[in-house]
Amino acid sequence: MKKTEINSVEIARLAGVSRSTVSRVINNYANVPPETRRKVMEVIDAYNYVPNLSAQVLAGKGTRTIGLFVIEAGRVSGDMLTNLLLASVVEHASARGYYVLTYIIRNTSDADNVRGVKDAFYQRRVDGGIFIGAANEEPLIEELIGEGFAIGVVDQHLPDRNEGNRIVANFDNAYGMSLAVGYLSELGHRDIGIVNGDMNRYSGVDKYNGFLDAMREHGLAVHEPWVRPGSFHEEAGYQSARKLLEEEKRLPTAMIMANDSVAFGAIRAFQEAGLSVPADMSVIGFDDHALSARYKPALTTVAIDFGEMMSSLTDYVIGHIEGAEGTAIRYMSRSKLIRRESCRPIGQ
Amino acid sequence: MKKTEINSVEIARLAGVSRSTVSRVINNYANVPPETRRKVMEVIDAYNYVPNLSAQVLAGKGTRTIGLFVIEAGRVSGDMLTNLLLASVVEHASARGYYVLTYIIRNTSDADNVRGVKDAFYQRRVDGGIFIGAANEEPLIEELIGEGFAIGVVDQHLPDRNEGNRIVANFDNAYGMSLAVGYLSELGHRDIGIVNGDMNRYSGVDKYNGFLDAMREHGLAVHEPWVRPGSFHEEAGYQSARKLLEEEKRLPTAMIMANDSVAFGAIRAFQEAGLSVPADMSVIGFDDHALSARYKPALTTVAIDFGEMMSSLTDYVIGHIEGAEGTAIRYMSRSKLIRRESCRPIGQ
DNA sequence: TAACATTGTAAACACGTGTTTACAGCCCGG
DNA sequence: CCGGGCTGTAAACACGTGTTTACAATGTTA
Repeated sequence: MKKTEINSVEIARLAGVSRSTVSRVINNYANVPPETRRKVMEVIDAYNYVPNLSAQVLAGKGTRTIGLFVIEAGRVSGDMLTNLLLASVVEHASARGYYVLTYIIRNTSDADNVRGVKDAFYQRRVDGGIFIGAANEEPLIEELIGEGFAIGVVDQHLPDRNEGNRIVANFDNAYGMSLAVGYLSELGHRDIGIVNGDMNRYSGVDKYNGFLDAMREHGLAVHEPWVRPGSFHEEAGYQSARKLLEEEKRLPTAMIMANDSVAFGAIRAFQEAGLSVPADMSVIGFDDHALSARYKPALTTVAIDFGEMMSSLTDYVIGHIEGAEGTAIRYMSRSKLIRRESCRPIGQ
Repeated sequence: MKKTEINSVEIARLAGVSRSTVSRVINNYANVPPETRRKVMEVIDAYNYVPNLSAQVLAGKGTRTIGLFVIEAGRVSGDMLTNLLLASVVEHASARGYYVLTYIIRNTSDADNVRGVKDAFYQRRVDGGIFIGAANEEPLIEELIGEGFAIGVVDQHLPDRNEGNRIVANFDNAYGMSLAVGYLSELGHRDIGIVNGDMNRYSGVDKYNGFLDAMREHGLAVHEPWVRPGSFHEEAGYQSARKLLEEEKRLPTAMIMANDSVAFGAIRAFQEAGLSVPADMSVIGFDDHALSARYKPALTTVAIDFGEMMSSLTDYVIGHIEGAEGTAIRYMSRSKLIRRESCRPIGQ
């Protein structure tokens, strides 16, 4: 076992003071004379002394580390959006001098996985945490919030009980949905369908309600059979579109997809059935996936600044760790519509 | 400050044994009677006791954490390949029960960034580390290897001095290059150019040498003006292609690009100049970027299994941490050619 | 049966830092 | 001139675990 070369005892000896004086210098306490402070700092710099983290933590200080927990059913490497979120958090936390401990959770009912997350908190590896991909009311998260840890979650409801340490980041899906419906309405579409996302995710429910509201606002009728259940990935989009084609004789002229991956899958199903996008079917996605601009047809989508969202969330979590007491925060970022090739006006 | 609810003293009291017996049970030592062991385990399970990590580290045990350091000049979020590598390491380490501490380094000559990395090791946050994107002979890495830490690096030379704790992962770029040149040769191409990557990266040098060797093997002459300097990103590909078009009257019929991003940039430059790919110019990339299959034209590329590479590298680093002494390791993964649309036979 | 090896446990120490307590030296006002 | 507040330092303690040492109880051999 490698021993740390130098400790505060050595520094104190070399500077000719006591160890507690060294501690006070490092932690910027008041009652230490300028001349003494200067001398101690000199020795610290000369020997590249860094306080031992484990000892600091043991003595009651924080770790300056936040945990990033990615809950993924499938392989995380495949999901480019997850990677982007992950990188955004790491980048922003690094800039604020925080480390990020990343952990992948395959299954929130798997004992080992749950244990791994809890250990991160109870062994005092992390001061706070951010969860990506968690369902609403996930017991693990509720427990950690109950324990008082600073927890940031993406895409969840903000419950009535407003604990000060629950930080929620969402997008304004309702507004995005009204942009999408409004645009299709402008193009003359009246028969509009939707493939929903997971209904145990906040954004799934929010987009669904937003769709109903937006249709009402624009005076359009919702045709139940065109509202299809789904999930936030490509294969779900493919299957939902196929079932729609099988079951329904009359089709909508436009469909809004839970996100761009779903749109890719649905478009594939449409094309296999001999339908052209956008000539026979207009399609709008969500999220502005990295592939969307280069897709054929280039996908019209409701864009969202994920980087900004994760930066803000990271900021709030770190802020809470550093003592900013407060009420629960719900961060919302504004969506905007990116017009590309996948939508056509009705009647050419 | 939240106090840990329960410690080994409590466990010992509840089990009616001494604290050292608890320690021996946890660490699976021999000299503890089965009945005592059972009773202690029962209490540990009943109270969900987890040893405090900081105390363990302070007492000389490891952290079961590896550091992942990503050296990036630009924004890391934009680089999908980096995200994939990062996710692969996290995923594989998690599976082995290790945590991953991720840190972004913008600039290896920036004092704060260097300090951040050193702190991770000297403060005993991590047991070992993996570096992505580091140049050859990076002093920071050489220092850490000199200190005896288990260090994995991607895309670097394996120097003559074979420290046991230096673990290097590379791809067989020379073989990949011979696949690319061989394929173009089969298609009838004799005038083949290349846009190189960074020459301070192992893969840059290796691809360049591999190209020269492969051309010689296939009896093809290297035309110096068609060997262009470059770097591993899209903009460099665009600029290199533009300069080639400006400076050279006679053009090659096919070009090999340092990677797929470079290829995207170069193809854009060719198309802007009125050249069609592949009709006027065949192009081969490297890495099978996520976009390559959907690009127009779909890009022919030398594929590489990055996930497998990072898994192996992570394995070796963890193995070394857990005591597997040994010589330096150089891991090599086999490349394979993926034929798509961006290459055409000569004379139709 | 006595000397000795073996086994299992308890107590003490080490790890390095932050904080609390005790105390010495100083200045100032009564 | 003396007592009390103030300032700065030293020593002791707490944090929780792993390891070492000392020792008691038990089993074994001459």
